[in-house]
Amino acid sequence: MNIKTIASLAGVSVATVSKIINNYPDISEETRQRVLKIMEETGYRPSSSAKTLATKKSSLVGVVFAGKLNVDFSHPFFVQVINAFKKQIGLLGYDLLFFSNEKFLDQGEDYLARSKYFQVDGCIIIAGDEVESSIFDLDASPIPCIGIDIELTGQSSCYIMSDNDKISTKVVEQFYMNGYRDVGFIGLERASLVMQQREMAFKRSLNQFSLDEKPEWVVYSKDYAAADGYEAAKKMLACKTLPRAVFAATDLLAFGAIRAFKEVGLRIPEDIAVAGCDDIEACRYTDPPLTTVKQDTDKIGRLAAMILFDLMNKQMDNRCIKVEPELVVRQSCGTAMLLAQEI
Amino acid sequence: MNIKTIASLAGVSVATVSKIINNYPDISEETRQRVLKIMEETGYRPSSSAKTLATKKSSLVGVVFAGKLNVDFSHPFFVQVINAFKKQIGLLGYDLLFFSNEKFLDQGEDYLARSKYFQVDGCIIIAGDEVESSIFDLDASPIPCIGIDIELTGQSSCYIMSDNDKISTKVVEQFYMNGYRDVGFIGLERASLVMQQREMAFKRSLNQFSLDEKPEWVVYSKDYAAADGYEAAKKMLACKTLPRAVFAATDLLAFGAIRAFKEVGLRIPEDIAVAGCDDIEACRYTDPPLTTVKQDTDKIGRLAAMILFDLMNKQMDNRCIKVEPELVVRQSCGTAMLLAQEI
DNA sequence: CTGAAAGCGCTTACAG
DNA sequence: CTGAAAGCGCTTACAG
Repeated sequence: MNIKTIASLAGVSVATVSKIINNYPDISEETRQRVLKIMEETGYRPSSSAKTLATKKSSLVGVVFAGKLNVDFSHPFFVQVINAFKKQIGLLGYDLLFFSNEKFLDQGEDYLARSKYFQVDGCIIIAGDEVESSIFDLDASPIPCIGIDIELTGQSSCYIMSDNDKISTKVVEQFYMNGYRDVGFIGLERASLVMQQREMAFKRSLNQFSLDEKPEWVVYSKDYAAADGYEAAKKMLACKTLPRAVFAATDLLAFGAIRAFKEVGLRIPEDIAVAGCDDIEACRYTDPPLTTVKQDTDKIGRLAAMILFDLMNKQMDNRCIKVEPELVVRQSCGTAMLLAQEI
Repeated sequence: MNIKTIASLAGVSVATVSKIINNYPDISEETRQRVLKIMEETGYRPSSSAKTLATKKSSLVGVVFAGKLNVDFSHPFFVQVINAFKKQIGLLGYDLLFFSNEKFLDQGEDYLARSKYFQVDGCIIIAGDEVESSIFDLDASPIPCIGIDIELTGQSSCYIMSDNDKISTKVVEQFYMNGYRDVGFIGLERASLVMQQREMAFKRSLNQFSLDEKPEWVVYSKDYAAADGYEAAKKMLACKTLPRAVFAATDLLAFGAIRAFKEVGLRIPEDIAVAGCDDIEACRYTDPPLTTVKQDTDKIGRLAAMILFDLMNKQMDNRCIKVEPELVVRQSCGTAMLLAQEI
């Protein structure tokens, strides 16, 4: 069942059928209805490949998980972003193609080749750490790209991320308002762009509130798991004096730290306050529930779709969009009331 | 840059280039090397659409989120399954196409039309509850389909799910071994196939261990959130006598139930044991950590890929594969030691 | 071992 | 308002 069959069934040319499929205006209403009816009856569906071949546009957006994350897209942040992105880009008429890196990476191929092969109209690039260089070939190509948590500099690229400066500022501010003055930080040894930003902003914020930055209160975890946060917190516990509040760069690290603190008899938040970042589901169920910063994944995903759409359909300059994060206050960081008596 | 350019650059015909691309054996090694070199130098990439148009095979697998879940693919279970599936099917040379239901569902289109449009070689159908009927048109078509948590009956379909009978049996068995005799259940009002299976198996298991099935100890929650589990548990608390152990059909429901029980001063697991199902990340961080049943999402995903591959490449009968779940024992269900004294 | 040519199912100037 | 025809970039019998 192809366009030719429909044409002959309707007694018109294939050109006419094509115009009807694509909503061209210069077709008589009568012909249009007749052809539409036949398409309906026969259950005819045009073929994407033929259309793509003829037009060079596929209505497909490639999804690229860059860096270590390409082995696993189970991180809630990325799933939420992709989810929002998918909805919005779907509304705009695009479908999503997830590249299977498994096979083609072995063969020394790259994302650009893959994108060309499928003639995707654009790509969304989601970054973890240790981003492979082939990502930047894609970025540099004429294929429109929108980056999430990765700095893209291509002519037809934009990128978007949470305002990581504000993430740290909001946490430090909250600690400060609740009366904490001695504040520590748990970061990551091999820090991605995002993690670096959080750490730098943390230090700036301390400065802003005239809080001391004690080097021994800034410790690093080996990896992202709660167990790594646990180990990092133990290094902190080895110091002569302890901070009264700790900001962990991710929720999982915070969970690990809480466990380490509790083990030595510290109460949270009475003895030491803890805040994380990400607002993963588990924050609500820990003891105590974890104060954290929630990234606006919905807005990031939807904005990414709109910007990519513009990149694909009109000229647009390379730029970076920052999205406002939101502090989610739970019991792990205390309250001003609670602390008033102790200060 | 197309196959014609490569051919003329190499001084051979396009047919020869095509054969080299597709690893046909009947090409002289010398020609092969010369053409390969030119493809390398020019960075030539064949076009998927032209290939698909000519061969009717796209090397694409469509991903369909059926039922209510199509608005949101943030459930950890499905993400994990898709993750494992993607890796395995990627190894086999296929890429994943996520249909954007948002737009085409409005226009009264369906999954089958969508699959034909893209000429996907097969589909993976992942089900939530309230599966729309158009799924079954896809199932009935000649397009190979593998279902996850959904019963597919098409000639070229198979389906796969956890052995839900065993999920309930393992929980009841654990309760029994830890000395609990009065066991309740929190299910879902609008139960999907999977939820129905868990409930029925729960009742069978009680029977198997000669435990009483008290109707008032089986309560239903309105939806999937922890808050719904909380409400359901309150209904249970309104009974004259309470069960000593409760199996909630999902972890989130269990979290809600734990909160309800704690609120009235019950200790977990000393006064009442609780078990959930899914093993979401938060189970490790609750107080107490939650005993639950973990579905083998990795095996489900990988098996799904292998079976779909077989469906796409050779004759195969419709059948259902069940995957063994695993009980994850944590503190919320007590231990035999702990209870010995009380019995 | 290699090539000429038809065909896959569309779109798009262009002519009428 | 409608149609004939070239073209998109591949594959595949078939002939040599």
